[in-house]
Amino acid sequence: MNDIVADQFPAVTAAAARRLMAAAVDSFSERGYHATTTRDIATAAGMSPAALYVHFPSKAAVLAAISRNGHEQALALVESAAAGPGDPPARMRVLVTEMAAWHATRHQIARIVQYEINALPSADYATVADLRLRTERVVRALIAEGVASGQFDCDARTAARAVLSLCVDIARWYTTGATPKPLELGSRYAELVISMLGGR
Amino acid sequence: MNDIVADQFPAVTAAAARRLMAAAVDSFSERGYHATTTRDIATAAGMSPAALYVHFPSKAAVLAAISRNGHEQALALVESAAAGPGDPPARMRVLVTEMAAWHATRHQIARIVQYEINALPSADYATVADLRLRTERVVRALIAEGVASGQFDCDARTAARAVLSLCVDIARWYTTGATPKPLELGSRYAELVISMLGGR
DNA sequence: TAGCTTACTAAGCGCTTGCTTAGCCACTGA
DNA sequence: TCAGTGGCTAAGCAAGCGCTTAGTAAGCTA
Repeated sequence: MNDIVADQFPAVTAAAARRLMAAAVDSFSERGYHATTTRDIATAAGMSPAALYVHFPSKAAVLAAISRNGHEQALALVESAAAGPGDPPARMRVLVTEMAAWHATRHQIARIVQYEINALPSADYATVADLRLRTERVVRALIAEGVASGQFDCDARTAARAVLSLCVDIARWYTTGATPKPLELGSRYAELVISMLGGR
Repeated sequence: MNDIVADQFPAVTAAAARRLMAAAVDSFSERGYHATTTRDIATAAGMSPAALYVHFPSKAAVLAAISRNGHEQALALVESAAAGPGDPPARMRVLVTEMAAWHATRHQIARIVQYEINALPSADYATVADLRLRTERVVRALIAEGVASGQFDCDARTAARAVLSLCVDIARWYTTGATPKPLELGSRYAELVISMLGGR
């Protein structure tokens, strides 16, 4: 867990802050933000309740740090796949494989990213909403490109929603140790998506 | 809102109990179960905080009533579509159209059904987990039937997950008044699913 | 070695939570 | 006519909440 969090939050260098974030990820993803108390987080990180406030100004700031980082990673992943080499179907294969695998491997963080947006303070909400919009646009543009080249046959708007739904919803049901493993799941979903889009 | 709840909960005859459930659906779906207070629910139903306890033994019982009912409806819908007339692709079209449309029309209830399972008392959780399992099995069996008849070409387990993900995830992003309208969205998704499953 | 900073804890404040209690009032049936 | 019943409210309790305060102890700087 701490390993995942360590490479999820490279910017957070203080070991104590990282332990707090790891504990918050565990609890937010399992019980939800509102059902998690600041005492839960601090205790799980091996500290007294007040220690959280040395590193974060509020409980909501911990959520915002987790959510923002997760959204940035997902967007980066989608952008790099869409800008990669190959024709639209090849790039879509990479995009879905990686996006699906990310939501499986990081299902705890992904759950927070997808299901706790409404708990964000409004400034953080705005930041995150922008990242989400950009993510959707990248997917829609790649599908539109495939439609233009005659390799896909579908409505780009609806199909983009469907592709993202498939990937995102993995966070809801995937559990550590589930089969298939994230990458295998990703490539199976990629095949489903390619035929869904009417691709060759 | 009250109309939807009235035909969602036909068994709940008392008008006051129905108003309470309607208020709970609004608040649970918008803010989440844990962020909703019993005072929120009672006040929105135009009553004093204590009135809730005349009709329900606890806040969790209100959630359980909403969740159980929603799960039963979704299962009934899926079962009747799968047992309907026509070959597997025809029945799958009906299933996806109706399941998607239900998650759009009833997106508030669907959100509670899909995202508040962990807040249920364990007895209700068990009931609901069984309904969910049965729902997935029906979809998987229909896909397997289509694979056997040579009309689908995919792995039934993975594909069943994908089909349900598409429908379920609608609850996360759909809002009242969104386009396309529920039935139109449903039939577009049905087409996507048919080609996803490798169907003719 | 004095003075300052950083990371932490023990204690607890003010408030909100789910839920209970005691009682009121309109209605019902005998 | 009047006891009984069902649906409701005003008031409030105990527990738990996010967060603050005051202080300690260890480490750095000069």
